[in-house]
Amino acid sequence: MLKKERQAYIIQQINIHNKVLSSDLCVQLAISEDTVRRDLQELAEDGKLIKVHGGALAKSFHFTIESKQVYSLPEKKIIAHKAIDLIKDGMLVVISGGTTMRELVNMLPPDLNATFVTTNVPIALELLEHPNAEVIFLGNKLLKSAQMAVGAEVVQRLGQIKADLCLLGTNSIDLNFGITDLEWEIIEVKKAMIACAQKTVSLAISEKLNSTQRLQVCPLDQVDILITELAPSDERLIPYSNRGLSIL
Amino acid sequence: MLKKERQAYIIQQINIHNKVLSSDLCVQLAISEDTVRRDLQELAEDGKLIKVHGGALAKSFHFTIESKQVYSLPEKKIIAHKAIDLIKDGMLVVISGGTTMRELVNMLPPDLNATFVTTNVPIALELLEHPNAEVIFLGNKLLKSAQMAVGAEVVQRLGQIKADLCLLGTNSIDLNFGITDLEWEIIEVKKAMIACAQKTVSLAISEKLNSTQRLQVCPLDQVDILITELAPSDERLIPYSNRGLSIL
DNA sequence: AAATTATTTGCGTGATTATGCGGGAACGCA
DNA sequence: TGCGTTCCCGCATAATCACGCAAATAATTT
Repeated sequence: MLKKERQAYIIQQINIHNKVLSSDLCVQLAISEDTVRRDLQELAEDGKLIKVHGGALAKSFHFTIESKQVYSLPEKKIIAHKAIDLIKDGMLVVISGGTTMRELVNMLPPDLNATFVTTNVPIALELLEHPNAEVIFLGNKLLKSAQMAVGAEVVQRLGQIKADLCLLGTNSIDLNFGITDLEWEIIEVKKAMIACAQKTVSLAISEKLNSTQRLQVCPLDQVDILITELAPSDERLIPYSNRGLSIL
Repeated sequence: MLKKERQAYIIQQINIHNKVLSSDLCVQLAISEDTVRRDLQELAEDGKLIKVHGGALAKSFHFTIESKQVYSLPEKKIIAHKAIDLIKDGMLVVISGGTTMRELVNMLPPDLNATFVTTNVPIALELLEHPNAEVIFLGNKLLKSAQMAVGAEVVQRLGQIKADLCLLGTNSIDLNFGITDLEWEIIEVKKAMIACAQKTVSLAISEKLNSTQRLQVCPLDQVDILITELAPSDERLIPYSNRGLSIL
């Protein structure tokens, strides 16, 4: 059998099944694993498929979110960078949603070995791109507006978790009212996320400081760490520092 | 034997077998390999065939399958269109993953008022775009390769559901082995999905008919409806029809 | 018809390619 | 952590290819 024939067969199998195992191919084609691997490598270089450990995947199979224009992206990158330092190998991290979080997940070091719990669909999808992260999605009814799972089921299951860290994308934070948000169902979930984690980190661009919304997620004293794009010494952060929050 | 005769013979062989080996030709024609190679080269320059290491392939050999964004998209659109007719207002539909499913979700009529249960992240995200669909994501540990939730938790919760319809993206379907797939964890979930639904629908492009993989999801008699891009009367579907499946 | 020229063919040699194998590194899973 | 699998690297082997050359054949000219 000619090389091109083999490769055509591989492409066909990929298109039908979305994935192939090297071990299967070398049996089906009656050739050594090395040759299979060389074929897969070649096809991967041509962009016909994606090579992975043990076989290959169809290129179109994975669905990734196109990174649209994100508001205040540079600031969010800074915040994400600071937050990543808090995540250590072996940690169990509860993580909410939002574009800042997406940026954070995107920037996670590939060798990080942590477990992430989320109820947010886009975040889960982004986490799936990470080579080592274990991803646990607490699912239930999905709330369209926030693209996340909400409801008693989620709250209850969060209650069964003991997390090291809760990373909270924050819409509004204020000295008096703490963290606030807009929808009751989201509040419920965020409360539960905070409750189950040892440390709560609020990620917010400085614009959101000293703003409030209708419903309270938690008072300020339940937040351990506040991360903004500002320098920790920035005067706008001093009141928060005085209230006992660590500023990064 | 004249040069033209030889080359005519080579073309003929190409047309019959879609390929020729240099080594075969030089025996059949009783000439040296160099001459064969020169002939092939000449024919290749004339665009009559494609020369490769060790022989030549027919021009029609379309290993130039440009990696389209989604493989066989037109076929999948046809399948999706047929499947949509099965979904009625008020139904509870369990839905698996795959590009065909994504296409289906994308094409759902906006006024449809149904509830969808899935464990697949991209499908969930796509469903969230729908204005009226209620989306329930059964979450747990996420499997990176399939971008879906798997595990006992998911299986158990599927067991608590009574669905009207199970739409199953199918990688391999065969008369003897039924529906098969590659990964144990996926099998588990798909089994549970089938078990909880009144009717099971298998969606598969015709290429996937009569192909098998390592692990069985379910025997053929557990499938109620088979949807391909082919006309229901197509002869390739007759064996399945004879086994009691409804063909759409 | 003979001579000349052009084309084709086969062969030798060395380069290139394809493939399989062994051993050690890296990976993934429990 | 350890174990089995997969991967990667270099090497050996064999098949295939490319090039030049000379003999053979065909075509053209004289």
